[in-house]
Amino acid sequence: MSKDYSALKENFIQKIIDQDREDNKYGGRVHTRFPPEPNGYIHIGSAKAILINYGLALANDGKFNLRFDDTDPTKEEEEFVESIKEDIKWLGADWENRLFFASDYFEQMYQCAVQLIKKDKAFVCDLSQEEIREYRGTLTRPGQESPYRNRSIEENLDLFARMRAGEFPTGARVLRAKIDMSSPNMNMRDPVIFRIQQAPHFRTGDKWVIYPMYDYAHPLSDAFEGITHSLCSLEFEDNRPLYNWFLENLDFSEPPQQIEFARLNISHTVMSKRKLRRLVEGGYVDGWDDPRMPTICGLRRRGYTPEAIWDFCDRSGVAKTNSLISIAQLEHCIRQDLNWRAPRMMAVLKPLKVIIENYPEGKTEYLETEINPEQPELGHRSIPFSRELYIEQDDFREDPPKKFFRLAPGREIRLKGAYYIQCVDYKKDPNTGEITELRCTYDPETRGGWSRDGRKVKGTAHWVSAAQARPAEVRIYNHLFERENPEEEGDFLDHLNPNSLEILSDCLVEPALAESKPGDRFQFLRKGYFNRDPGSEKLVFNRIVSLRDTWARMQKKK
RNA sequence: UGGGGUGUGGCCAAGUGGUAAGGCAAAGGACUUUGGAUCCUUUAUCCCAGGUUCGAAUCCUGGCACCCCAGCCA
Repeated sequence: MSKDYSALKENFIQKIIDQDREDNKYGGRVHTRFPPEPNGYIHIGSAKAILINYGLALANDGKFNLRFDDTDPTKEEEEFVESIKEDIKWLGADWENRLFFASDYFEQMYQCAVQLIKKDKAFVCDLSQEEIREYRGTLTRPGQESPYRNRSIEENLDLFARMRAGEFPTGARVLRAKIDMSSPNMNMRDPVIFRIQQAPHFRTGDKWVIYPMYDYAHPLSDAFEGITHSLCSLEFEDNRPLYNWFLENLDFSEPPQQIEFARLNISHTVMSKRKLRRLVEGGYVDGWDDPRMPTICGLRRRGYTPEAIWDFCDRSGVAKTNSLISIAQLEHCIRQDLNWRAPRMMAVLKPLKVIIENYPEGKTEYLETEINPEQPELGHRSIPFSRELYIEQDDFREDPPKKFFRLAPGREIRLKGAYYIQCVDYKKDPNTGEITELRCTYDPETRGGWSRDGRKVKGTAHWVSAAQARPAEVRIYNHLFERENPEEEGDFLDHLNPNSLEILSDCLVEPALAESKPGDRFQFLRKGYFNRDPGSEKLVFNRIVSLRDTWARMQKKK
């Protein structure tokens, strides 16, 4: 099943596009872009932005660009452009041959700034950073005009050229737009366009010592690329008048339009790069690709599929309301995807030895069981059965509560794909009270798990044959934060879930799993979906997500 | 106390004057060689208060709540 990336749920941006096409705006063209800053790893929130931009382009016969917004040389690195490209490719968005960098436009941006100066729309300001802040005023008080605001055009041109030539140190002067210091919109109070930064850029080297600001670089980059619909998140709403101001004053004929939508927030995790960085640098997780991280590389290592991520992003909708989507929604998407695609396997996470007393010693037989009941055409696999087995500790109770359908003294259950077994005795550690071994009998008439006399059995357990089972490590991942919204109160780190990772090192898995490859995904019967950890030599499986567990839920309620 | 946004069930989200889609979660039931999957069933008058209208979540007026903005970050 391949995902149709162009089948986006209806949303308000598509409606704007519909209207634009009806009006023949942009000649009916639709051209979007994803503009990451290469200063970190992208996360599932970015994936949603990618889905919307790419999906809207596909759905409207349009084009989609990838453009790195690399206008701050002090924060950006080549390493990040590679990882971001890799993640976007993995997600399945295709920018074809349209990979761009804002830094490719530095010269054009410079020339546009010269135009603004010539139109008396920009000036070089010598105020210090602190002074600029003071002159800017406050939210409720208008700002004051810079004393340098009325320099002559000639002087501005000269100074700006010398800024570019490197005559002044970092921070000495800036180029500012000449707009309105009393605007109620802070962004319009003569914003900075270019600043001096005597620092090498990872792509342009030391060619430039002045760098454009986002507010200036973004609309121009969009315009240069012929972007029609420039989508961004809500916090840029106040920047839109400025976005438009630059395009108007530079006389672009078909200016792109900025449209804002709410960014994605998911419960029990954090999404800002700053916070993710703190998690990594503080050692709270094992790197950017820790399977608990909401980064794309983290989700990939965890075992998430691109299809499930797309599905989730699409279901969460495109709107303007700030929202916090339940992580259960994400988990639902991956369960649904993996239910039909993941082969079934048996793995005993917390083994309890079972001896089948009436089964011949030294005998091994091979039984058949389905690879995936959702896809019967895949056929069967064979699994070894013998006198000595392991089942899950949880599947036996010395003193079973009501509605417990599993093994208990005297009870009979089915071993999946094998036989009915009945517990006739058990051994217990006298000191700890721990059950150490079960003695059972099997009914040879129930081979395959069917009884001839039609007697029913309530429970079916997964199991593994002792001699052929392979040892493995299983890592159980849980929500990274205990709180639904970790940023709601105090420091988000205070709400970390101490049990977000539980390592089970004595697991026993069916032998076929030894042949699995890193990254392979399986359903471990009755336990959940797991993927072979790509970063480990040994047999290590990450739990992607548990199965829905109504028994556990019933227990919890009590 | 300035400006920009947003308010529909526990969480998302359609709806744009004609009598509240859908998904997730939750609950009940059926079925089941995964207590999985599947299948039924159940759950809101739309932030509040007025007003217009035969009729309003949708229009008007006035409130209230929450989010964003004072980087030479994006």
